[in-house]
Amino acid sequence: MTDFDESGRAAPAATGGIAARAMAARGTRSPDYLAGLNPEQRAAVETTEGPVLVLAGAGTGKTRVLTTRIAHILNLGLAFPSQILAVTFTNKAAREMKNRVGLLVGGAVEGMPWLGTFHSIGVKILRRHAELVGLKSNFTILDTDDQIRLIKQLIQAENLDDKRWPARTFANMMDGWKNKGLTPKDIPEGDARAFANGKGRELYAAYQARLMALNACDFGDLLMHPIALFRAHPDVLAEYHRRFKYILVDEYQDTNVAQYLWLRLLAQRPKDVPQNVCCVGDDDQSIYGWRGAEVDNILRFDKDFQGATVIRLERNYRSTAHILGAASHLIAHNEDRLGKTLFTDAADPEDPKVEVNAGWDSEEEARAIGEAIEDLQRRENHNLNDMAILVRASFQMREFEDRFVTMGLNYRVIGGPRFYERMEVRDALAYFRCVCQPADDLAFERIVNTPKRGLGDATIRLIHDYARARAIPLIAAAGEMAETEELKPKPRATLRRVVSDFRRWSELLATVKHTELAEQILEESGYTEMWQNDRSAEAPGRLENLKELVRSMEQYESLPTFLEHVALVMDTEQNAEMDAVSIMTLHSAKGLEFETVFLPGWEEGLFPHQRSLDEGGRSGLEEERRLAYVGLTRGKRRVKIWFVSNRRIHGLWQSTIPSRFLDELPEAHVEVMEANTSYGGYGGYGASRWDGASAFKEAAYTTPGWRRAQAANAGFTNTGKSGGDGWSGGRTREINYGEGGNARAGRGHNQPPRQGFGLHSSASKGGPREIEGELVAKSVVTEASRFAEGDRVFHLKFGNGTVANVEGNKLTVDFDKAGQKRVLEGFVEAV
DNA sequence: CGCCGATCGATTTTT
DNA sequence: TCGATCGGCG
Repeated sequence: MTDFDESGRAAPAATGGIAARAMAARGTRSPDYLAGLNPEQRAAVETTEGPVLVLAGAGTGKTRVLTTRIAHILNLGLAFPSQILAVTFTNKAAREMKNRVGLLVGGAVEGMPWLGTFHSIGVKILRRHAELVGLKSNFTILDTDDQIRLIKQLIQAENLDDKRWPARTFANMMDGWKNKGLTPKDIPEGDARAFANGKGRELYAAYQARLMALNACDFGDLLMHPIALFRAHPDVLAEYHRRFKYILVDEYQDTNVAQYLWLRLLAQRPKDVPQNVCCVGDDDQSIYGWRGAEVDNILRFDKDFQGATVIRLERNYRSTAHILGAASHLIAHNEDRLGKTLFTDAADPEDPKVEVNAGWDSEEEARAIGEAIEDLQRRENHNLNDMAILVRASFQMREFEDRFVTMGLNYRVIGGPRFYERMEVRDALAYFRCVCQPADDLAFERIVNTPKRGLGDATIRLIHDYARARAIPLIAAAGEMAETEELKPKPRATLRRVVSDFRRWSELLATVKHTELAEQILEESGYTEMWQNDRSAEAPGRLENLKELVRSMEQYESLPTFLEHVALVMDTEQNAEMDAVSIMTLHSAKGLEFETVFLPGWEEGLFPHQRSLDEGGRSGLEEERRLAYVGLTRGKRRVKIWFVSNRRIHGLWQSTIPSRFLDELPEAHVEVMEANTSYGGYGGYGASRWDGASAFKEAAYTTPGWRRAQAANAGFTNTGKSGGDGWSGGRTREINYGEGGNARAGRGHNQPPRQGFGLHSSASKGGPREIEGELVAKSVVTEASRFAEGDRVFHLKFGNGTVANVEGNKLTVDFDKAGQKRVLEGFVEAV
């Protein structure tokens, strides 16, 4: 039924045959691309057969493993490029993978048609079998705008108050259901009831029916339909089973239930066929729970795939020992994790510790960070491109932007409103969609009256009714009505004009070059003119974007190809030419790395965000902590954390207290900085403000971390300008318990390194807790563990247990209550 | 149809 | 506080 491109060719056998010959031809020497891999990476690449889960910590060479694995499979002749299914979440990741595989195997990736995002692969499958789920192969893909407008119509059709039951809310709900793989009949009663007095289920069903009538899909359907298809048509599924000899999944921790179901259908073969599925991910970097990602997918991999090989990549090639130590220690506070500890061999005594800075308010924070950036730039000759500011919430960005504008510092905001989401671009695209797909009602609705042509609600309603009654597309209905008496002369004439325009453009599709046609459409429709006449400040930018849109079409062969691309990609590449500091959210920083990373806003309520705490409870907090972990591990060499004591939230100034995450950083790797603001540090204005900052002082005293700081300070200098609040002293202060008795702290509470194991050991009253950076232990200790199999140990979280296995400084312990866990030696003590 | 004032709400975001 | 969005009015 489906004509796969090389259905006629015999696939290479998984073993022997071509593979054997390839191996033989190469002799016993391993190929170059394996040369630079460490043993774990190499195992991940070479274990081609059977299910494999690669737990790849931040900066451990995950992408490298994935791409090398593909290259390896190809090189051994185990499969044709078209027999490898490689799925990513973002287009960017897909692009990068394609490029890197290309570099490894030398351009032959053209033939990797099944490397892409879940959604793009979903579309591809769906286009081949559209009829089987009730669609036509040329179905359109709705964007969020279209979706909302459609839902709004449905809500109104149900005579519901669309104010009380906003379309957006329902769109989000449906999105949630689709993320879970739920069809209208599957949604739980409670959920169905939650919207519009129990009409949720009907609305969802009505929406799906409407999409079918429109021959359209939303993003969720790109996963839902293939799942339904595979379930209802085992023969089709079997074809894909035969086709995909190897399956690879990137960022597995981010998969939602629907993606998981989709994947499981494809990956779980009949008994006799090997399940060559390799999932790569990091449970510690799962930060998309709120949009349906199920960490559980990664946690139960070996249950879904019997006999799975689990490989941990823990050797980090990105960050300094201090950064890794801080990150590892922080993330160890999470309970829901498989447990991994990053380490590096590259510990340089010159490496700066992770800095923690305090500021008065967000304005000062922005100013100080701006200065720090200039310092690095001027004194150390750093590129702005190597620095990034990672914020929790986008409102934090404005302060930095304002400041950098006045300073004249180049910056780049990553992740803002995207190109294809801009109004003018969407309008233009709607025109193109109408030309290519005359049945695209939503596109037609969007632009019938843009620019204003005097076709108001009334006229549109009439067209709608007419189209509905005869079950024809809007544009066809408009065409017919333009010839009847139903409309008043004026709108009738306009409508006739519009319809004939579209007809004409459609005819030109075959003959005129698509970029020229696009220009012509924008010109003749009056759309360009509309913006030329617009006096607002944005108008020139919008015209520029329209030009850019046409320009970006160049590289596609036709208008329809371009539209398909746009529907799935929704993004254009950033120009990385100028040297600029990046400002982005922690979420969008995942996967990136920078020499220097600034992490502002570490305050309770903002980070961890209050809403995560309220809505997500413990797991919400853990996700926030993973976010902190992601933030820290973006830094290669320098990480500078900030918190302030006053922040404006919803327009009101609120005093804030330092984030609990600060208390979860190991002191051995952290340096608490003096208030190094433009007010000249301590003294004068700066100090007096601290003095007045009762909120800060109180806050500071309430969290253990700052009590620690204070304690350290008390034994240090006691200049006591402001009553020894711990911040009035001179220079930078290092808080450095537990590391080689750095006596500056001057109190008798130091412990020798690696003996003062953290968290539990000396949390005695009054004295500061001892926290030892586990990374130090990890990277320095090579001697045998102080524990042996059978030893009884105590762990602060898991309680008492018996050591089952010792592996370096990692122990596998059978806890009496908590079951078997892998823990770091540093976290248990002998009983 | 278009403009203006009231009202609401305010993490994170991909496809 | 600020901004987007909606309903009412001219």
